[in-house]
Amino acid sequence: MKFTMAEENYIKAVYHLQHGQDVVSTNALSAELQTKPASVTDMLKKLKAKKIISYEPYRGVKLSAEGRKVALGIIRKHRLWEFFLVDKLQFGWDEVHEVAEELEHISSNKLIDKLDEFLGHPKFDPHGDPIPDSKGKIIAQLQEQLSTTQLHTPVEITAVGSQSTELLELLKHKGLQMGTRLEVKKVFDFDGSLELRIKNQQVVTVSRELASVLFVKPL
Amino acid sequence: MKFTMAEENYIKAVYHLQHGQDVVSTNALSAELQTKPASVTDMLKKLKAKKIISYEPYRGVKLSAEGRKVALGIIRKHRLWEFFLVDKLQFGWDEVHEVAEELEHISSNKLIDKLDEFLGHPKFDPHGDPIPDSKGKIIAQLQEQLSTTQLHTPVEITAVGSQSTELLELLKHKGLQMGTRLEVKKVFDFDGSLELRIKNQQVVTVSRELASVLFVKPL
DNA sequence: ATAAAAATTTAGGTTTGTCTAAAAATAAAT
DNA sequence: ATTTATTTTTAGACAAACCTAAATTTTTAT
Repeated sequence: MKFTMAEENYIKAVYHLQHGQDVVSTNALSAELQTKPASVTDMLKKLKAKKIISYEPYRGVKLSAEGRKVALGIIRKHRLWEFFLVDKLQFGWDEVHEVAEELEHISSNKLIDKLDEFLGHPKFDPHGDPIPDSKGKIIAQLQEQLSTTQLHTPVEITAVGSQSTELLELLKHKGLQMGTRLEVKKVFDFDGSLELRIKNQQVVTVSRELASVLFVKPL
Repeated sequence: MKFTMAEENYIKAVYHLQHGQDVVSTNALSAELQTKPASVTDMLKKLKAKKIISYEPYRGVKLSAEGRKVALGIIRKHRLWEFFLVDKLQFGWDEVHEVAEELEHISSNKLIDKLDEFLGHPKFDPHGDPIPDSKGKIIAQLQEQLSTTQLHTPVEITAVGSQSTELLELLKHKGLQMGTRLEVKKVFDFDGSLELRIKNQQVVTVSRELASVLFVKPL
């Protein structure tokens, strides 16, 4: 089935707001999408007719299984494009969101699969959010970004946010890899860079960008 | 000034149809855009109000200086994206047009300038059409139509006159593409068809219609 | 030069996605 | 348990971009 840009934005918003919550309210959607509640009601009727959501008047809304699939497809596109913008076009990770909001509506599936391959099948976007695969499978975020871990707490690297050669080169140079044990010694507020102590030995400094694509679990 | 997708498509269509012609007719736009003439008239009024075109009822339409600048901006985006798709994502040159039709409407100028740089400031798209620079400057096409080249003179295909899937399918079938070297062996007066020898090997026959949309440069 | 044909515009509708204002349903508070 | 407040829906409008049918203008052909 095909969807308009407006429909896609509603579907995505329901997905995001549903996180944790059981159902999503009209007002929440209205706030998220910057439209009036009355407009939301109209669209919910349309999406219900398309079986993308389950919705009863006054009772809130949920995505159907189909709706979840659609949402994950849009999120996949959004995050792959964000990765592209940061990794290939040298955008700052704080300036990619708006552009990706537009790019996520480009319809070609072939495009997105080829982009995915070109980028090296990245698993996480520049903000550390997991990128759904082409079947809509998404890694549950029980991992913690290195950039948000407590100081002086031993952790182990469990995932890296992409397979790009540039990232791998940098990791190799810093002596970091899957399973490396380390702890954060200090965070510099100026640029978000971190000082790490690896296995109680070497001390290395990593940038905010690098820290955000390193996922760790406590030991 | 900002433009809707529909407006951008009209502006681009006027630009393309104006090639050679002095003014563009409502019917020509209607055919190009697959809309009814009445719809074209509506949009022309809107674009006139925005000073993008000059237009008098029944007298046809021209782009204003401003309109030309907008058109070249859209064409720049279109062709850069086509280049990206072929050069980076390994699309076939015959399958990029539709996707680029969508991508050309992404609004960020920063995006397009960074993309341009990432691609190495390409001067021609995969079909051989010149890519306008960020100031709207475009290399003039001093190419010759295949149908008017001298017999037995080696030439190279540098551009094709349209991106229709029908044309691209035919070219693929005949073994012709960008950069193919060939020479015209014979012209048949009866139907204007040409016999070509490709790279001193295969001999293929092409119709007058096909020969008129293939552009070549002497070797 | 006038009639026929073709091109273009006008007039009046439709759909999509939005809005405002008013009504109805639900939730909260006394 | 009512009243009050909040949330949500309904009703009626509007702009964008399209449509059909009819009217008008321009072009072509007799």
